[in-house]
Amino acid sequence: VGGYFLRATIRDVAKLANVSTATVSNVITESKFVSDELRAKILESMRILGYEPNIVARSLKINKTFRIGVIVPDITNPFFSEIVKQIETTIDAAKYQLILCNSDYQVETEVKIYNSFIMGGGVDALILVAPRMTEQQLDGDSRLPTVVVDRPAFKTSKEIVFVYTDNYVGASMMASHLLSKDYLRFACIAGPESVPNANMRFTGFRDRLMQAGVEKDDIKVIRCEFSFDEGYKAMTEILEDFNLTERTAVFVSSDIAAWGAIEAAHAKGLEVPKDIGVAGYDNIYFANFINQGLTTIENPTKLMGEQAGHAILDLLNGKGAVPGHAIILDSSLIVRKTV
Amino acid sequence: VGGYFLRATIRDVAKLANVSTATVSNVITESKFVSDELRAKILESMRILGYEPNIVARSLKINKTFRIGVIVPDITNPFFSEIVKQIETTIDAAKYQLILCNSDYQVETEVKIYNSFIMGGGVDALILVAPRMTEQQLDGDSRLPTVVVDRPAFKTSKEIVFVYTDNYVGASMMASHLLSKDYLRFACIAGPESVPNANMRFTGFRDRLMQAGVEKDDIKVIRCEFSFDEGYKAMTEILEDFNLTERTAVFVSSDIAAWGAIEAAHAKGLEVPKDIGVAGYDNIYFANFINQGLTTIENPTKLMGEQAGHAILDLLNGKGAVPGHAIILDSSLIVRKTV
DNA sequence: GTGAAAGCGCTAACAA
DNA sequence: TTGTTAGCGCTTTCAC
Repeated sequence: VGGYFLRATIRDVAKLANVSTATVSNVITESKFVSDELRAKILESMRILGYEPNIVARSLKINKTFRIGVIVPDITNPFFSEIVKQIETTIDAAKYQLILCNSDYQVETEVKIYNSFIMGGGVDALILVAPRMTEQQLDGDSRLPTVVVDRPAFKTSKEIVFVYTDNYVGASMMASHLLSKDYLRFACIAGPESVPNANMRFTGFRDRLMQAGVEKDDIKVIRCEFSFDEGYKAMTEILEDFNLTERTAVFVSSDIAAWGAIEAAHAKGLEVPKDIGVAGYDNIYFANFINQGLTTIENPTKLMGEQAGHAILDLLNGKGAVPGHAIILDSSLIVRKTV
Repeated sequence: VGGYFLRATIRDVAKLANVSTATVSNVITESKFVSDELRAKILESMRILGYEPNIVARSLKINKTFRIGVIVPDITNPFFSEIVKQIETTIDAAKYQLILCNSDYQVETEVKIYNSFIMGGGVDALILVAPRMTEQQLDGDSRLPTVVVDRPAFKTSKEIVFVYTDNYVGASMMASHLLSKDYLRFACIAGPESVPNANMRFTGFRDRLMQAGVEKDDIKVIRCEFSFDEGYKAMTEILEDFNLTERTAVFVSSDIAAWGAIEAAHAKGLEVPKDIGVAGYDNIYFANFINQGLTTIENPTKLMGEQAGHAILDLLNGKGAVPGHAIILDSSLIVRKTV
C-alpha cells in the first residue's frame, strides 16, 4: 500500500559486500572477529541499503524475544502506573521491551491474558502486578520466568519471585496510629475479597484494633474496588449507616479510594479530619496533596517496580532462580492531616 | 534451567495425528476446510501435547506481529495513562498488543525509541502520543503506519494520521472566560517550546487577551514541563515577581501542572480563587477534585485514545490511508471553581 | 481434502 | 578469518 519499500535482508547486504551472510551476522552480533577490511565493507553496504536486522527472525532463531509481558489491573491508577514506569525504566536498560495489558480488575480477563502469554509465547517473561488469580492458577503450567508484584508469596515449585510489602503489618501500624489519636469507632473500606492484600490489610487493621479492646461491633467493614468512584460510593454508604456521635475514623485500603471517600464526606458537608478521620494506603505521589495531605502507609512503588525489574532480569539470566523467592520491602506510616 | 519442558511444535502434532503439518496449520488458521475426522484427531493431538502455535514463527512467516508500539512521554501522567488505556482497550479487541515506551519527556529518548521501532521491526504500526521530534523526523524514513496523537497535523507524504484537538481555540476559550471574570493581569505557565501544542495554547491565550485590549506587559509567560513539580516551581517563581494588587489569573497549560501551581499558591498562604485564579488544561479525571474543582479545558483523552486505536487499525487494514489525514476532536470549557 | 516442500530472515555449527 | 548450510516453527503454493 502506497510507498512502502521492501526491507533489505542480511542476504542483500552479504551480496553487496561480497561476503557470506555468516560474516554479516558476525559483525552485527559482534560474536566473532571479522577483519577490519570486511567489516568496513559490510558496514558500508548496510548503510547503503538502509539495512536493519529483522528482530522477529532473530527471535525465532535464538528463541528469545527481549520482550516482557506486564499485566496490570489498570494503568490509569497512579499506584500501578508508578510501578509500571519503574519496571519499564529498569528493563529498558537491559534492552527489554514491555508489553502492557490491563485486566481492568477482572480476574477472568487477567487469566485470559495470562494464558495467552504463557501459551502463545512472544515474551520471555512475565510480570504480574497485583494479580487476582488463584495460587493454583499461578502455580499451573507456565514455562515463563515470572515475578509477582504486590501480592504475598506462597509455596510454589515454579520460577516465581515475589516482590511485596507486608500489608498485614502496614495496616496494623495504621490501626495503632488511629488508636493513638483517640478514635472510638472505626470503619474499613476494604478492597475486594479476591485480592489477598486487601484481606491482609483488613485483618491487620481489625486484629490490632480488637487486641486493643475495640468491640467487633465498632468496626464496620465494607468492600469495594480500588478506585476513586468506588471509594466515594462506599463512604456515602457508610455515612448513611453511621451516626457520627462518636469520634470515628475510616481506613480506606488504597489512597485513590480514600480520595474518593474524602470527597464523599465533603459532599455530605463533613470536614476531614474534624468530623471524620480518613486514612489511606499506598502513599501515591498525589497523596501529599489530597485534602492537604493524606495520612497513609507508604507502599514503595518505585522500589517495587525497580525490584521487580531486577528480579525478572535475574531470572532471565538464570540467577535468583529459587522457586518462590520473596523480596519483602519495608513500608512505613506517613502521618499527614486527614486523621 | 530447572523444570522447563520443551514446547510441542506443529510437527509433533502432525506426527501424532498422522497428518501433514499443512493440515494442522489449516485447522489452526481455519483457512481451509479440513474433514471433521481429521480435525478431531488433530485437535485431540494438540490437547494431548499442550500445543500452542509459536507466535514468533508465525510472525516471521506472515510478516505481521500484531503488536503496536506506543511512545508516551510519561505513563505516570494521568493525561497520558488515560489515552494509553483507551488505545489498549481498542486495539485489544482486534487482537493487537501494545508495546509501551516512556520517553520521559526527552526528545532524544523519543527519537531513539522511534528509530528502534521503525528500523528493527517487531511492530506493525506506531502510535506517538504528544511527540516532540521535528516534522522532518516524523516525515522521515519510516515504513510503519503511524498515528500521532495530541499534536497538530502537518503536511506529509507518509501514512500518518493525526488525532488532536485545536489547542489554539481551546486556549482562547479560556482567555475569554477569564476576561468575563474581570481579571486584569494574567500569567501563562506554558509548556515547553518544543511542544507544538504548548505553543498553540500560549498563543491562543495571548492573542485573545490582546485582542481584548490587554497590554502585553500584563501577560507574563513562564515555561515549564507538564508535571506537578514543575507547575509548583513555576507558580512559586511567578508569585515572587508579581504583586497581587490587581486581580490576576494564571493559565497553566496542563491540569497536572495547574495542580502543582495551586499547591504552590497554598504554600504561600494564598487562596484560590480568592487571591489568585488558576485555570488548567486537559480536564483529567481528577480535575473535578483539585481545589474543589479545577476550571479547565476538556481535552477528550478517552475519545483521543479510542480514535487513535481505530485509526491505527484502519491504517493496518489499508483503510484511511490518506497521507496526513487529520481527525480533529472538539474541546470545551469546563467551568468549575478555581477561577 | 490432503500432503510435500519451499522459504520467511536470521544464527551457529561445522568445514575450509 | 570466512563460507556453507541446516534449521528455528510456521504458512502456503502447488501437486495429487
